[in-house]
Formats: sequence, structure tokens, C-alpha cells
Amino acid sequence: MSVAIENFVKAIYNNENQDITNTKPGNIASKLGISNAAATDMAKKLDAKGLLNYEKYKALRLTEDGEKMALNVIRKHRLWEAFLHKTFDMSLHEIHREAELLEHETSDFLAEKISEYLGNPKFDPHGDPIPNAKGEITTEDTSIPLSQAKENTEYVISRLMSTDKEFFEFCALNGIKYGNTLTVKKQFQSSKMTQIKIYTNTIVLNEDFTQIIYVNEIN
Amino acid sequence: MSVAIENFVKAIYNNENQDITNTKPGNIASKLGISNAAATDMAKKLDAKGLLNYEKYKALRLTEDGEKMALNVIRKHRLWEAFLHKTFDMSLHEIHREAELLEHETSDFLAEKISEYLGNPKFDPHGDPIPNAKGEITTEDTSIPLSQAKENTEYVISRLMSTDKEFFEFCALNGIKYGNTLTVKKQFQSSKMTQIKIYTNTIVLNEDFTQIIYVNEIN
DNA sequence: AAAAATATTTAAGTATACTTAAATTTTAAA
DNA sequence: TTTAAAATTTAAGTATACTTAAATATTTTT
Ligand SMILES: [Mn+2]
Ligand SMILES: [Mn+2]
Ligand SMILES: [Mn+2]
Ligand SMILES: [Mn+2]
Repeated sequence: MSVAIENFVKAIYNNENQDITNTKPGNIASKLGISNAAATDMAKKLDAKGLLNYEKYKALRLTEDGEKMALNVIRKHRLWEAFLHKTFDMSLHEIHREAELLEHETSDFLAEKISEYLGNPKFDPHGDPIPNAKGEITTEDTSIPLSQAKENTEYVISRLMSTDKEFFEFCALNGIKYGNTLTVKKQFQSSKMTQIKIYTNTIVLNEDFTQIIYVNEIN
Repeated sequence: MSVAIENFVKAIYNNENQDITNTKPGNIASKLGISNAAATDMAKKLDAKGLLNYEKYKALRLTEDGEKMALNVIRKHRLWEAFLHKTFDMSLHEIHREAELLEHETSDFLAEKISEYLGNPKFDPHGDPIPNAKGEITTEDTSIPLSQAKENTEYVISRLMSTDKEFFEFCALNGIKYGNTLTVKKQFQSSKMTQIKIYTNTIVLNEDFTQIIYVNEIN
């Protein structure tokens, strides 16, 4: 299958997992940077291929085959990210950029090699789950955004939900990294800011950041 | 530039370095598995782009820009081969297959990371030279095919010029590997066979193999 | 030096993945 | 509930990278 098709089913999959009613051609089009007309064309084509169900004016729904394809591409994307981060120490922004291309030119054979080399990781450096070779995600996500965390409680960082370069640069500079530990000190109700302590540093984050930094409470 | 263009200039470059007079559309076409007509079309297009000089019925000649592009792709190809061989222990056949795809989706940035990680190697696992980031090949090739080697002389294996799976499997099983040492025991003139000793094994190779295994004499 | 064989080019056409513009349908607002 | 706004679809067209078939040029053989 072509790069265009793989990116298309991946965009639908990612969208369905957030907002199922809005998975319409126009929405996918704007995510992929193509015209609405192109997205409608593609939707019809993929319906004919059995990768999704297309009904005029309705939301797009991936078939089982379509979802399998999406998860296969996502697996390769996240394995590359994990690999490039670990082996070449590339930043959270760089790894995404490279993985977006490499994911389409990676055989299942090579994906397995990467996975084995890394010890079959279950999460990528953004905290996104890595599907297994069968296309299954076996982990469950219990994490909450930092904006909803309790005061005076210790958390481990579980996910950084962004693709923004500056955000990742901020994180890298301040030890905000998947797996690291932080303590929530105070939630400022009116200003919607969150004060955290990470290592010896105290940082006050605004809502833009506390809604994309996800954490798990340490028992 | 597209995958089709990159593969096209690469095929011309590789061909020019062997048989300059025969670098015509039909020859490139058969190497790429496309029709002669498609190759002629592409040649005209790349002439317009300034990557090669096309004159009806004449051999294709890369321009400086075209050669630079070819060497950039070849660099990425060979870096991937070196990397996959070393890091994932993939075979000489597998690394070529994967590199053929990855070479087109690799940024200069990532290529540099791979190169640094490997210690800026000058040769890939087939013994092919790896151009530097400027597109220069600084090494010179003094190797000769095993068919022309002297009897009772020690050589180091410097190049395995093939893309054939079975040949590489044979090599892997018999210690015929870039950098390994062997001794030429006898050249059978009439049958064009070569008897070598490698480690403790004695092997007799026919011309098919001794013309694609290159060696350098050990001083 | 012709004739035959081979290679190259031209012409016409296809599939994919897009575009813009117009028509249509849905959704939201008045 | 009618109207206005927004989204979706249809229609027509483009660029890329191919194809096959026919025309033409080159190369080889006789
Ligand atoms: Mn992608
Ligand atoms: Mn990720
Ligand atoms: Mn290639
Ligand atoms: Mn090689």
C-alpha cells in the first residue's frame, strides 16, 4: 500500500480514538494538509479496497483490515522513535519527523529486529503505546493530565501528547521526560497553573502544558 | 526529489563507473525494471532539471548536480547497510534489500547520526566505499578479483560484488567476509577454478565467484 | 553497401494522488 | 422554520511515473 494510503488510515485511526463523530473527510484532510476533495476521493477508494466504510456525509469508520494496517504503521513509527531516541540520542521532535517517513519503508522483518534490539518496549519516548506484531495494544492507559493531579502527591510522567518542537525543547531542558518522577505542589484554581517540583527545580506550568503532560500516581 | 529520480541517477552513476558507452536509456531501463520508453521520458525530464545531459541516441551523462545527488543516495544506502549489519546482525542480502528503500527517506541529519555512531566508516559490509557528507569518495580501490590472484599468496577480502542471495549465503557459511584473510593455493588455468584456504577450510571456487570476490594482497 | 536485427524514440493511454471551482447537502443561526 | 453558513461531494483538470504499440534511428551481419 502507498504512503498516501498508510498516512490516511493512520490519521483516521488516531482521530477515531479521540472524536469518532468528527472523523469526516474534511477533518482528515486538514490533518494531512490535503484538500477536502482529495480526502473524499481517497475515502471512496479505500472503501472499495475494504479498508474503511464510506457513506456520503457520514463519519469514516475503519474496517478490521484498515485498523490492522493503521496499527502496523503506528508500530513502525513508534519503534523507530524509540530506537532513534535511544541509539542516536535524538530529541522528541527529531524522532517524530524522521519516523513519519521511515514508517512507510520498513518491512515487518526489520520492525521485528528493531523491537528485539530494544527489548520489545511497550511505550515510545512520548509515552505512546507500541502495538505488538499482531497489531494489539496490550497496555492500558490509566494516566491523567497534570492539570487534574492532586496537590502534594508524587507522579511519574507517562505521556507527552504533542508534536510541538518548542514544547519538547522546554521538556528536555527541565527534566520533563517519560518515566521521570515529579511532585505536584499546588494547583492554582483561578489561573489554572500547576506548580511542580522535579529534581531540585520548582516549575509553574500553565494549562497549555498541563493538559498535554500526562502522569500516573506513584502508589 | 522523488524515489524514481533518485533510483534513476543512482543507476546511471553505477553504470557510468563500469561501462560509460552503454549508459543509454534501454540499459538503465532494464536495471530498474521499467520500459525503455519510460527511461527515455525520465532522461528528458532530468535533462530539463539539470541532473544529466540527454542527446538523442547518445549515452546519458550525469551533470555535477546529478552525480552529487547519486552520491548522496549511495552514501545513505551504504550507511544503512553498515548499520543494519552491525547493529542487527542482518545478512549481506537483507541489508541491501532494506537499504534500497530506506535510502530515499533518510535526511542528511539522520545520515550524519548513523555515520558518527559507526565511527564514520569508509566502506560498507560489501566493501563498497561510502562517500562522505560532501559526496566525495576519498579511498582508492587497489583490489583485484580472486581470479587474478597469485598462487601461495595471502590476501584480505576487500569487496563482494554481488546482490545475489545464494552467493551471500555461501559466503556467510564459509567465512568469506569483508576484512577476512585467505590464502590462494592454486589457480587452475584450464577450468578457471581457484583453490583457497580460509581459516582451516579449503574451498575450490569457480569463475562465477572468483570474478566477484575482490581481494588485496597483504604486504 | 544493403539488409536484417536491435535499440531508441514518439505517440497515445493508464493509475495514483493531488488541485480548484461549482453544486449539493448538512448544520447552525436567526 | 426559514435562512445563512459551513462542510461535503462532484466535476474537471494537473503532474508524476509508468505502460504498450508504432515509428524511426542505429548497429550488426551478410
Ligand atoms: Mn508518515
Ligand atoms: Mn510517538
Ligand atoms: Mn532505492
Ligand atoms: Mn553495499
